[in-house]
Amino acid sequence: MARLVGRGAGTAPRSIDVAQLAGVSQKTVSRVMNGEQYVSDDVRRRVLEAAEALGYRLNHAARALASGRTRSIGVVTLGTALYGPASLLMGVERAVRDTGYALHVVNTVEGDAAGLAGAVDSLLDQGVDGIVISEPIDEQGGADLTLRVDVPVLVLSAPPPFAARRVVTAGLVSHQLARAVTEHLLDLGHETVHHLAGPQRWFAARDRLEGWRATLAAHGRREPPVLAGDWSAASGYRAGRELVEADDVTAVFAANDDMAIGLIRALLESGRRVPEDVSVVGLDDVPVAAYVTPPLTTVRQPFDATAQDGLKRLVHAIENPDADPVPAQDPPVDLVVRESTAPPPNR
Amino acid sequence: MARLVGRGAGTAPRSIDVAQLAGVSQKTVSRVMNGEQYVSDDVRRRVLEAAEALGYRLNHAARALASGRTRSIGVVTLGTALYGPASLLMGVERAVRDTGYALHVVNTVEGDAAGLAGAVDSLLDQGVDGIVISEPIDEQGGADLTLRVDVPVLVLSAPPPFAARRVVTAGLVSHQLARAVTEHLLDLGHETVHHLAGPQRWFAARDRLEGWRATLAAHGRREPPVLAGDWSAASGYRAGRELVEADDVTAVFAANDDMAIGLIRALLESGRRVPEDVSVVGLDDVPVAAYVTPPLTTVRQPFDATAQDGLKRLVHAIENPDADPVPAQDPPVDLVVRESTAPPPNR
DNA sequence: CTGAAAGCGCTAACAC
DNA sequence: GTGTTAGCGCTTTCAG
Repeated sequence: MARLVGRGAGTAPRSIDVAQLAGVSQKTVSRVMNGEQYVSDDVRRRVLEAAEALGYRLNHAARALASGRTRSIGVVTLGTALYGPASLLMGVERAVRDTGYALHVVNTVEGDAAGLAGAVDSLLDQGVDGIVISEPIDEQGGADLTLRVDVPVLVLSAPPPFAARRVVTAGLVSHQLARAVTEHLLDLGHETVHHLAGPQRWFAARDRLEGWRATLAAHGRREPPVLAGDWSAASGYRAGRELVEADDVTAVFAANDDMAIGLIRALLESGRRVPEDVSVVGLDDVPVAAYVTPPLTTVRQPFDATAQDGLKRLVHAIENPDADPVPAQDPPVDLVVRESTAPPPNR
Repeated sequence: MARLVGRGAGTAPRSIDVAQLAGVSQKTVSRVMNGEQYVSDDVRRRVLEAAEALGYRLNHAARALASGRTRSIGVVTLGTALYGPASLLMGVERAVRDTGYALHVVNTVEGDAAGLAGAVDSLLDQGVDGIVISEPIDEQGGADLTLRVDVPVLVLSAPPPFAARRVVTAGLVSHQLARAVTEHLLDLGHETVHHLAGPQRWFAARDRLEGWRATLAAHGRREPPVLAGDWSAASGYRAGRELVEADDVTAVFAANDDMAIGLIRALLESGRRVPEDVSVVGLDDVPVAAYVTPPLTTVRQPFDATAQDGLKRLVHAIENPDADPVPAQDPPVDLVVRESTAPPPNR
């Protein structure tokens, strides 16, 4: 009639087994496991010992079912090993670990229109308590995501792609990074600065373009034609081949380091010296940037700071549904001057 | 007394709501949702329509609780944006998506001894159905993981760090990559090949070292002293400074591209020409490898193929507990010859 | 092919 | 401080 004490060997121990061994009620075990107060030290100790002895581990599915919360956060991220997105994802993972939440990751594919919607949907399906969107591209068709996203959302390095009830953002700083680069080159004495832009479907690429443009305008400089790249060193190389046709180029701001590296390669191949003839700046500060020839001047992206700040605020929103959103804290810009920039050549 | 038909607006619809609307039993809804057979087409259609109308989504927590399976796979990965680990993680994510499982990611920190054990434990805690270990380092203290890992495990690019019941591996090919590189250099006519090794706590680093060593031995060549690096371009640069002291170096195999790039930088700075005086080969084929100066000869790592093959076999092990393990399929070695290698200089 | 009943292991609300 | 009683929304028997 009554359940026998020992269960099958293949079965995991449950809180009620712990309770039995510790001589308390099952609810008390639950209290101890959740670190609630109002449990005497003695009871707490006994429960912990019993749990240890049995090798008990809490069943998250049961908890989620009973409580309606999964204590997990979902991330939507672009499936690419590009330095920026990959670094940001690492930052998110590091930051999530500190929060005590588990992490669900869903990748999107570049060029897949319904990607973001589908990814968010699958996370909602999994019952995550919050969502991080690290999706640097805006495809069509995100608009109908308005519905049903009733968990807090953190959008990284992009404006919110849809209307949800509780959205926070972090990492909208590309504009400033671009300004720092452009001003560095103008300060060196260059009359103007060319720009090798990233693919314009990426927010970061548009932001950098606008930051560059605004800075030139603010200094009353003419704006040369924009070069178009796709983040790859190969596209930087192609842009460099174009650029050597023009005789008036003395400074180029490439929207990321890889393109800068490809660009420099093309310049060197065609006999231009860097930085004596042309200064080149990248953006990211990838690990090899200091060791290419010439060592690359660039701006560091604050991935970890962005992820940490964003996650702190996301968790706050999850755990305090009615509290005011915490304002973002933009990290300082970190320009790294190396040997790919110099004053313009004398005419 | 009886539960009212409409529930609160904030409450998600349940399968029983769908059943009611479709005029069938709740169990039938469950059958349809799981794609089971023995459901008439008419009933199936009606259920699907009702689900659609209600915006029904299956509750994974409830399913997991009732079935004992979560349909999720956990990944333990080293928290780094290094090209290798990051690319492999992307490959895993892509591959998992095709399987219909959700992905839990847990990062470990380099230097954290209990890292792997803790990470596996937290995944087991979450009730994952299978585990992927993409942990390129072996720290101490992994040995006591033997216990309780009763789900299938896929170990990537490393030998299994512990004894579990059902373990499969994939991506143990560093040895071959190293051989291909070393033979390429010997074929060019170099008398021997120096090696700039990665940190020896990494399996991949040890494998490459051994592959290089075995190849030299097989060709009866003397083995020069090993240079030690840490994967970074900075360490490659330092190794390069050392290397220029020795006069007999004509060929170097760096265990990854970043170190090769740093090494080349040091050689160029001290007046050596690459490849005329010294040939350098990397390993990875990072995206910029073709655009550094000189363009880098390297070996591509088959991350996607490894991840896909591994995951297919992991899922097989999950879903067929008693089946024989499927053998691994090693992808072909892909040597990319560019301009950083040439025959040795005449003496 | 379909349905009824009985839990899965936990938390929530309330008693004591 | 602690225990009792109900479910959470599914899947799993087992009947038809």
